[in-house]
Amino acid sequence: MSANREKDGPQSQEGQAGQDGQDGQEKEQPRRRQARGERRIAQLLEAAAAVFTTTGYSAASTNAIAREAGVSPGTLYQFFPNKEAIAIELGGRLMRQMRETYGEALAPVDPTTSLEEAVTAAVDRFIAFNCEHPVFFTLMHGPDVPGRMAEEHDALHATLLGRIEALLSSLLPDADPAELNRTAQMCLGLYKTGLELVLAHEGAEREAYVRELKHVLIRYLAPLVGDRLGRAGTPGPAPTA
Amino acid sequence: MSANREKDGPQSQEGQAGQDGQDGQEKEQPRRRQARGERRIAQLLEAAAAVFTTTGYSAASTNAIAREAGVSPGTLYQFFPNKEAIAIELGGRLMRQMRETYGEALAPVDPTTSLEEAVTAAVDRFIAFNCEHPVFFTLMHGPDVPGRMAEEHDALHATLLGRIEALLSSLLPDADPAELNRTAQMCLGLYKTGLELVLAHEGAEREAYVRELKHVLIRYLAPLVGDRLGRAGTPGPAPTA
DNA sequence: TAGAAACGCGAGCGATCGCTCGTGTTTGCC
DNA sequence: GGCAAACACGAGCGATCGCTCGCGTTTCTA
Repeated sequence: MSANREKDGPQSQEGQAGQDGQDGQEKEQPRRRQARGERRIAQLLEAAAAVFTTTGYSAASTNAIAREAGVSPGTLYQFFPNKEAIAIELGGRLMRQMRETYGEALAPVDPTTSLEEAVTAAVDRFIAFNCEHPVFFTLMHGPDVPGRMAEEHDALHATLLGRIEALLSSLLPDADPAELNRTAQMCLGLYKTGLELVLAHEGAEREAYVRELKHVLIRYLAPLVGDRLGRAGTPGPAPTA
Repeated sequence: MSANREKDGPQSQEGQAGQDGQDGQEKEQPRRRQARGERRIAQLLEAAAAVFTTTGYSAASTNAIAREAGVSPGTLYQFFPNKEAIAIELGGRLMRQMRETYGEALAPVDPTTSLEEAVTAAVDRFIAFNCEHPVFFTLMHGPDVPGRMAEEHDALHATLLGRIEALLSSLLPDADPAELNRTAQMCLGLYKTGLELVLAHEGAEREAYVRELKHVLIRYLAPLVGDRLGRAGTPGPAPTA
């Protein structure tokens, strides 16, 4: 019978493929996509987003994604070399979209803005984006994302860290760099926690958690900024609109 | 997806305690363990803790756990009906140990203790426990834990939430219950984030993050407690260097 | 209109994983 | 010593999953 197990296999194509000839120069595959193909890709990415959001990355099966998109597994692999590539492409598109739409969220360190204004602006933008694209949280903060995705996450993490550090150092020019880094790490972590709670609720409750998150960040940073930008003791009447 | 097993094995007496006699000893188990067996169980749980910590729950294979313990897969299943039971038992033992050792961490709401003292005591205890048992974080906050484990997590979450709410309401008797719940949720989330950062570092850096976490909690709660327990405006000597 | 290429299908391959089973060894008790 | 139960082993079953392959269909191009 064909029930011959324990076939150790001579290492065969277990090399996980990855990308053919990815090392060094990127060998582009001149695949001419038709309009129908582009439509399928968008359709598949949308389906993947849904499946990833509900089940997470590693628990999501490619067959499930294909089924969600209403196509066969073979069709899926017509457009993506493997499962990881789907997440990469999806994450990449979201990253690009985020940069285009909210790229300047943390950039301007206008010295005339108060701490509350800065926090409110940054939090509102990022929260809005993540509420609109819940997959983003799954792909970025998910624990089971593949190696290539983790790189993308680390890159985003480093970028945000750098921006927060820059913003903080402009408020605290004489701070210890190590302390600054810790504070920035803490801010990112606090934001992540708040985002998790925000995504877990809806409507008025969600907005309440957004306010709470802002309070956390402002109260955490206010004593550091101190009287430099002043008036951060009690955020007073609802800072959000 | 999972637990699709329809072939109920012969010894499917897997009532496995829990249900009713939760705190009593486990009856229903006609299996007389010898001293050797108890040793094996401890050995297997230790191996499982190591594997879970490094690879997470769902990515950990039972064969890997058995290998780590130096036994065969068959031996592992001599003591545990399935993979989930290993995590359950491990989590249960850790929970019990935590309750025994640090059970009173959040319990006393001594009106003479200040906010800083309460936060410091609670954080120090829980951080210490989690640093000593890193698996606990993986099992509790891991995203891929099985259903039964999630229940245990939810139970712990609810317990901690209740204690925090009680503690807060003793400081804010006239607070809105919904607001109180949100604040407690936020505190737990902040703690979780801080714990994540603490576990990711070592030595002096780790201690610095512990301090930072305390600052976050104290500064977040101080304005709420206000002048009730007083002197929470600026948490003592310069928080930063 | 003919040929090529992109698109589409779905059965199924190869590998892994949770778990079992038949068999042999050790331990506790009489 | 004798016997039953607990312990130990490891090949392998059954199921799933990522992915492939052969072949049929649609679309583009000349």
